[in-house]
Amino acid sequence: MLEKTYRPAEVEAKHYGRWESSGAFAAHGDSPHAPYTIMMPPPNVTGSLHMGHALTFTLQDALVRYYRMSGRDALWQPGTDHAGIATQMVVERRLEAEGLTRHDLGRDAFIGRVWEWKAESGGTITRQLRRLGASPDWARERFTMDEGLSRAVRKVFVALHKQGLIYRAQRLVNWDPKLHTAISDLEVEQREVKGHMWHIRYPVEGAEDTFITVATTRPETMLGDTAVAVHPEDERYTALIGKRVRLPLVGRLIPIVGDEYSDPAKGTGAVKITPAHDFNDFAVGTRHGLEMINIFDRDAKVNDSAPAAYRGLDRYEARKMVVADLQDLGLLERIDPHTHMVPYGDRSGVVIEPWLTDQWFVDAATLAKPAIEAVESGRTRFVPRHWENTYFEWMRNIQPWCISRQIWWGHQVPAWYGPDGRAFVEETEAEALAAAERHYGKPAALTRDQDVLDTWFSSALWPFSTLGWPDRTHELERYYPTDVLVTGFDIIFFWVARMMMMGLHFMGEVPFRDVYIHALVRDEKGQKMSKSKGNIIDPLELIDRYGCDALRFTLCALAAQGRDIKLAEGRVEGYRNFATKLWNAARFSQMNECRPVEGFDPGTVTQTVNRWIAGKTAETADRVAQALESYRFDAAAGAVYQFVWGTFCDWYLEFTKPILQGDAGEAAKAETRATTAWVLDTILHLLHPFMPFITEELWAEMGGRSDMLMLRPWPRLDGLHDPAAEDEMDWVVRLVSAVRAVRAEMNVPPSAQVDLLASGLTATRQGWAKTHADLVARLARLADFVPHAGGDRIAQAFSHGAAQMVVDDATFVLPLAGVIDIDKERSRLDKEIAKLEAEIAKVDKKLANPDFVAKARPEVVEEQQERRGEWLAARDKLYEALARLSGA
RNA sequence: GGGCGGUUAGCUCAGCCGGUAGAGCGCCUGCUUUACACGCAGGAUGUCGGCGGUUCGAACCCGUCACCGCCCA
Repeated sequence: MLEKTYRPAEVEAKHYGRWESSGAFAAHGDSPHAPYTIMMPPPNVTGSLHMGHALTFTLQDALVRYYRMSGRDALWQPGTDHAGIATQMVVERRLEAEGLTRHDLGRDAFIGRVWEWKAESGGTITRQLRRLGASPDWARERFTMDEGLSRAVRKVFVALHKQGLIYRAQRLVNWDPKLHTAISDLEVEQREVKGHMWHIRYPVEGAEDTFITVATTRPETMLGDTAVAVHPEDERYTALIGKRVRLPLVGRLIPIVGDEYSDPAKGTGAVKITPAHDFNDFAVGTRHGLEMINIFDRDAKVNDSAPAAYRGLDRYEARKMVVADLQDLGLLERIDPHTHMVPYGDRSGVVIEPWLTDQWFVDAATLAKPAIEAVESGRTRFVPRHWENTYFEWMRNIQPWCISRQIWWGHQVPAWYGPDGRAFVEETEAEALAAAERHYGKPAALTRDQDVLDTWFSSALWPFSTLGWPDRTHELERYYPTDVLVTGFDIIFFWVARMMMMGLHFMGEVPFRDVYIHALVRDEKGQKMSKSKGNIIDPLELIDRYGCDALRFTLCALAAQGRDIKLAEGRVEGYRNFATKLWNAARFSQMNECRPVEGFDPGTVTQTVNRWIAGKTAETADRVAQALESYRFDAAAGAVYQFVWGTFCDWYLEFTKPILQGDAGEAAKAETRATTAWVLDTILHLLHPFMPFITEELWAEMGGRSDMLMLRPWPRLDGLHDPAAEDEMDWVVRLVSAVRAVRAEMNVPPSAQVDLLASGLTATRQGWAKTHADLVARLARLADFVPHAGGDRIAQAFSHGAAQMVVDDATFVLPLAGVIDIDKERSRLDKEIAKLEAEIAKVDKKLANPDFVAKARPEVVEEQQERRGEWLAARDKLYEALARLSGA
């Protein structure tokens, strides 16, 4: 016998261990079945499970479990990425505790320490994924720094370089002066900051007392100014174009250029140009052939290109001093408060400095073209569709992708430099040496490029590098392209776009057919969860408190397309209750000896209730499958929830109690037991993708079975729909509900056993009433249900007071001698009549409209007429009831 | 400034092809009903953001405005 409540903690570990050790998660490359493949977005190896992970992996797991049960050869490819900067920072922090820096260790020893750290602590996130019930093929787990994946990286780098799609160039990059590395645009966070706009007067050369005033938010960069720009059509300045100004504090003569970048409406209409420290100025500088003077070192301190007085100062000290000096010279016109956007490094939190360095770039614009076309043509489909706009927007305006990073942890750039600085890009040092010898005509000593590649460079290859590329493996043939990528919208640029580019370029085919973009999980007030706000909800804590299944079901139930998820703990509690409900339904079935019957065929049952529930079960199975296949997780969860609680527990189990616990024949009992067990089994299947643990546990408990539910086939139930059984049972439901409602409204105590008298039922319904008399009596708490009461019996009932109700075309009488409040009953009937009258009036108005009758579809008109007829009949019956009441 | 999404019950949200506005939670009333109080039964609650248009008919389609959120400059 099952315990009274479900205890998740005991069950979860048991089943997970069993699944994993038995190989139930494995894909079968030699299977005759069509594959179904999902590439798990590799979480950072430094990561730990947060609510966003819980959502994305729950959805992926639900899909994978569903398709696995549907007979597909499911491959959910797991792994982690090496998270270059984040991981390096973690290990450096540990070194700091020992009083060491990475430079004390040297590169090789440091990398050794990172691997050590990975071996010790890198498994956190994958352990936590197991707690979530995730079912990827762990045996195939990969890491972006694996030898195989590293080989893919080298191969791709070299190939793209030879194709001219990777090149080295000196350009402005986002420099992180704390981490001492370039970072990509995507790792820069624009924050609104309250700053100032300084207006500075630059004296025009050769014109006494003539100044041009420039406005800037970064006065310290004037030390690197190489021009002043004005709009070519700005009449205030046209005469000055071509003249020069003497740069204050520095003394350099710099030109005044005409360039449309300068906005006459903004500030003074004249802007200082510092090409080496501003992206816009860089473009102006390129257009006008201006000198680019880099005035900062890698710490963003002023370097030797600036006047001696400022050297060694950091950006902010330099700013203070420059402003003070300008003030002393009387060149500071004014300072306005000004709010503007300032770039911050999302890892380091410091202000990013646009800085001129040599870096490796990918020609993203070229690679983007086929990737754009693939989505335009529908070879890859975004769900929900509107996310393709975000993708297109980014891809059509894509900038060269800076892929080199000045850190140690990552894939070292496979480039070696000769004595003259020429780069030899090859997959191995030996090949580079050979290439150098060919080039120089003699062996040459080479030094390897110190930089490593952006982590996203290797994750861009994930869909094929994990399958063995560059080897043409069987896995690659079989599982690429994958079926769907499931991820959040925040990663469309970082990852989706880049996998599309690399997949198309190297595999010649899109990496995935569908991209399902899910929402962000927010707190119940709709706030983004963040450490600083302290509103983080820890998924593991919820699992401890409510069970993994409750959390998973909640996330699925809330995962409506195109909406963020506002997670309130109450929802998780509610679905925990749902798990308990299921548990108790199983317990009840067990108590009533409803054991699964081998070879049971739901198509052969004869009892109406059983035919009815079989049809409803089939309908639910279908709805859940369809919803999952169209990524409607909320609809799938809703359908099964509604069926389990609202149909199976609330009605079917109640309907069958008189059969199981009464004196119905043995045949009916046996059939009902078998049907109950079958429905419950089916429910376990349907619920398994969402609630893997409780369903697996009940699967074992209910039948004493040793096979695993997770590997069972998904129920495909055709031909079970029985409209006649549905009509009949729906009528019973309406009747029971009507009696209950009247009882409650008339304050008939639940303990009061009263009779229910029917008269004037059509032959069919009289048959139904007879069949289900016991059941109606039980559910409506009646002493007796009389389907065919004689006129004298009814008259007698009225003489002592009775309540009446109309169900469809018949009136039912509830004799309530001594309990009934006639006035209350009268007003209750009046209210019902009024409700119907209102509906009838609405329909009448429609039908009286000649346009409606002429133009609406005939079946709609007919429907309205039918509806009107039914309401009219019911209303008349209520009038009669009212008349009887007054006559009594 | 450009783009996307949203606005439906107290809260969180469904609502398909335009044809009777729904669910869960919360709230109120009653209930030790032999699976379940993590429960059962019943009940109340709507200017579908505003305005205009298309249509026989609009929560749904079109236009417009307002407000909220996000992304990009």
